[in-house]
Amino acid sequence: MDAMGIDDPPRLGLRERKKAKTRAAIQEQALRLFREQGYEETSVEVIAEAAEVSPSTVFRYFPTKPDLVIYDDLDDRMIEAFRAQPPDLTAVQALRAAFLSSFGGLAGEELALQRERELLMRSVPELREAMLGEFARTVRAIAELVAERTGRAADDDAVLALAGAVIGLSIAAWFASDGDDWTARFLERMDTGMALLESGLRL
Amino acid sequence: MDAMGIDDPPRLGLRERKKAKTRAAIQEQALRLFREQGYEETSVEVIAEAAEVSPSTVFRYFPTKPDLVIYDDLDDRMIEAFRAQPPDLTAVQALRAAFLSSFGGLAGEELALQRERELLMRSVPELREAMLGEFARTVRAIAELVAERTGRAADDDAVLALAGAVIGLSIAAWFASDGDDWTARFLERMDTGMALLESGLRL
DNA sequence: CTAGTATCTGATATAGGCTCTCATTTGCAT
DNA sequence: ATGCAAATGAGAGCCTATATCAGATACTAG
Repeated sequence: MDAMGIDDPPRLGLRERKKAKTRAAIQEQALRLFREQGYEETSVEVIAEAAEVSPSTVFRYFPTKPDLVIYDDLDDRMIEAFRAQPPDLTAVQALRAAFLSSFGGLAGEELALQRERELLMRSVPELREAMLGEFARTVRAIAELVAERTGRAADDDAVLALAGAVIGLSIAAWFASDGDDWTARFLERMDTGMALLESGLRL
Repeated sequence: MDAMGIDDPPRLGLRERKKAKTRAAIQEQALRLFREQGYEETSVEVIAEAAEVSPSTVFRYFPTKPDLVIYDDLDDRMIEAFRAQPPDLTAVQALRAAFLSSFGGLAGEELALQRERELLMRSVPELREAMLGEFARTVRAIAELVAERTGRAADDDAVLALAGAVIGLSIAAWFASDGDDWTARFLERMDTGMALLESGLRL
């Protein structure tokens, strides 16, 4: 099932796997129902029924309804990719590379899922706001990464400015891009945007 | 009840004034109760009671509970200030000036109200997300203003990057600043951040 | 001044999100 | 196998939010 890390706890029992499975099942059914009959039109009760659990259980795994769509591990992957960048790159360059490698390396299956989530998050106001909340949390994460790399403090003005600007870039690119080639346009906008951040936005 | 305003706008009927009064009363009571006993701890029903209206009426004026705190006209003032900037400034310089003049020119009474709202929006997750939704909407507004000033398209990559970066800056500064001199720190961070946007973020 | 009209208001009913508690079941270790 | 800890299901209950409908209130025309 899973390769054991060196000090990977042997305590990864059946229980944990069952939890992961239940969690995945709930989210999968939720996304399917959202796609088929809309987000607001789908009650948590119906989702629970489809996933063959009780409503209580749904809320135990996903504290709020938006979480059914929002939950994501892309951030973790990007953090990993960022740390893996060679140290001679500037912070912005490392961010660009990390961004491209983590977003570009999406398999077909996974990409379709992302697109589905993206569509929901853009069209349903409630989800849009929840996602922005995630973004805000990400600012801190990026600031810490950049601080770590540059040796500056995490609340340094320039570090914060960079982290904020990158997040803002993604917000703008997220809502501006459109149509079938959304992913491509989004990546493109992010990349050119980050380049502009480094060279200076002189308009 | 109230003396006839001799130079009151003639076409502003009694009905309209009553509406504005009710609206103000509701919001005022809401903010007071939120301050005294917390946001989540205050139900809309209690607010309605304090403002001497029915719960239905509260929701008629403020469609959602967060709206009781979020409503704001600072954006409009900033747009006005931006348009008033001399055309020889760069877009970023004009933004900096507009920002300073609209935020710096807050009266004592108004400033206190803003601080109260700011505190709520930072501490209550629900309000934080609602505010971020406002921010996202603002991206488009800024992009259009910058486009208008520079003669570029509103969906131009650089224009979007600038608008997004500025919003991201404000998100970062909003959550990073802290303590008593919050307003001052916030303004300071925004100003240095925008300067960095123009000169380039080379870390 | 009166009657008619539009709008605002309040009461009620309802749905659905979300929290909490408690009893039961299930996985896990000795 | 047995005791412990965790996960689950069932249900009650609160609150936000919406829709409807009847009654009250301000505007307007005659």
